[in-house]
Amino acid sequence: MSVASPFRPVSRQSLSESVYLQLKDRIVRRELTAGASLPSERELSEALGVNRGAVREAIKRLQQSRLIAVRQGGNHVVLDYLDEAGLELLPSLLLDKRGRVSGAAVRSIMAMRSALAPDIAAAAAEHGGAILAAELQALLKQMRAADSDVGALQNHCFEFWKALVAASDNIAFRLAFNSMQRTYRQVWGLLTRVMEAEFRDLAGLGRIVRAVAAGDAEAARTAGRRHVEIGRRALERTLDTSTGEGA
Amino acid sequence: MSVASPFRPVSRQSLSESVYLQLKDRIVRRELTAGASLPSERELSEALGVNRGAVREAIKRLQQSRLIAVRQGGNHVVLDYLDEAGLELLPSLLLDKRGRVSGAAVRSIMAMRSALAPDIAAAAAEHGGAILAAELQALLKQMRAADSDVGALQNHCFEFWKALVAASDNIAFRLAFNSMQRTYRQVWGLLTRVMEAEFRDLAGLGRIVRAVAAGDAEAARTAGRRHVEIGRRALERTLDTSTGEGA
DNA sequence: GTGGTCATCTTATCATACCAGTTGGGGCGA
DNA sequence: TCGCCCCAACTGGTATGATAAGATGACCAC
Repeated sequence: MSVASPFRPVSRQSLSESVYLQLKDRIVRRELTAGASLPSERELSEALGVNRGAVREAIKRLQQSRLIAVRQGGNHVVLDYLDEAGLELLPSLLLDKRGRVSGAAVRSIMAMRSALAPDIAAAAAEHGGAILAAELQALLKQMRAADSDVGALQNHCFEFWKALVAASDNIAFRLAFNSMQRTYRQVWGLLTRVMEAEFRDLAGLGRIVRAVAAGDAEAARTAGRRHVEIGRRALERTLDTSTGEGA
Repeated sequence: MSVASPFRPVSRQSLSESVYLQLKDRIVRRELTAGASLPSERELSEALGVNRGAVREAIKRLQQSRLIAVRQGGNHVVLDYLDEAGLELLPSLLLDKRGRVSGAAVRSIMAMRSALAPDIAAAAAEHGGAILAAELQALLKQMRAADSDVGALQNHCFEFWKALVAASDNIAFRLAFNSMQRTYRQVWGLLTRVMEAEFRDLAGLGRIVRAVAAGDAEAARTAGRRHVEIGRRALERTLDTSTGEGA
């Protein structure tokens, strides 16, 4: 999944998509401050040179993201995304307007990963059983074979955790994992280098597999924590030495 | 905030809102299976008796929630929300079609809370300082005064954690907290009774305050874990004795 | 089997109405 | 002068028409 390819799918974004992205960025960058009113739909459609329907579709998506509040008869008002928005907004906060990675956002998501991973591993060990252990074992075998290709290891590592999350029998973990994964994807290439040490920690993944096979939740928790701390520390070191990095 | 009142605001939901909710429910309940095609927009607008614009706005919101994939010229196809949707979907999974609480969803969200709360407390202790400690101390004082009213304690308890999360200096924690909070709100009244023991654990909150004041992250982590485990265990006991509960 | 053409689906966009709720200011009465 | 009410001018919400353009599968020539 998501193998690097010389071809990239051409992306045509619809008008409402463009409008949505533009407004979302202006809200996230605080150019439109919380409490302020948006221009009316008619003004927006004229200013942006698009149909009012396109504006309305974008507005509906902003409302869905809890970036604005809608009241019939009055203007749409901008909300404070720190108080209202959900985890889905995280990908939008990772890169600033010049495409540079936000160190604070990276630290945040890595902290969340460190908080969840041990419990995910523990839950998987509790519910996964022999079937999960076999699946993980097979993945680990593939990783040992792909030892030279860090990008492949990274993909396999992701699949490993995806399997753990799916087996954790926890819908919240699973949905949060999806949200976080979409954040990673934006800087997937950067992480390949920075977190290489974690992707090569097959011994740590092996400990998780053995804990799952044994149904030992505590051992899985410890092994999971040790494993993700490798990448976290590596990333902290990188952030400490370079204040910012181009994507 | 969110005080019980004999009056509830009349909810007039727009057509597109109705369409969105109806389609979302059918997808979440697996009546529309992953991979299946949605009827065309014109068919939907005719079948539901609304204009195409309303259907289109609903479709855009489903796309935003990653419940469907949109391609011009082809039918919209339903995605597997377990693989695609984000944490924002959690509130939709808490109640089944008859309004009963899903035990699995409750256990899931409580597990996630238990995973995040210790690290939130630790991060807050690291970054909060004396200002946060004073704020928490004031909240705690209010709670001691409101000792007889469990509902008030519940609200204060929420404010307590909201302050911790805001001070944690972690955008991911904050956004995830918002998402989870919207899930709780649906069963806020039920939780008042079930988690009463946690809301009355002022000693535990006091330990967190002292750890924050001392800047002791590890103490805050331990105190946070102990505190939320109270509610979690209480909820587990309730779920174990009663298989389901009406809302 | 490979590639091209075409009819016919679909969504995407546009334009223009009109309905419904909010707001604010001006006029009226006390 | 003060307070109230009403109306005009906003706002978003709904409805319906048309045109453009992508997706798809049947079909055919090579």
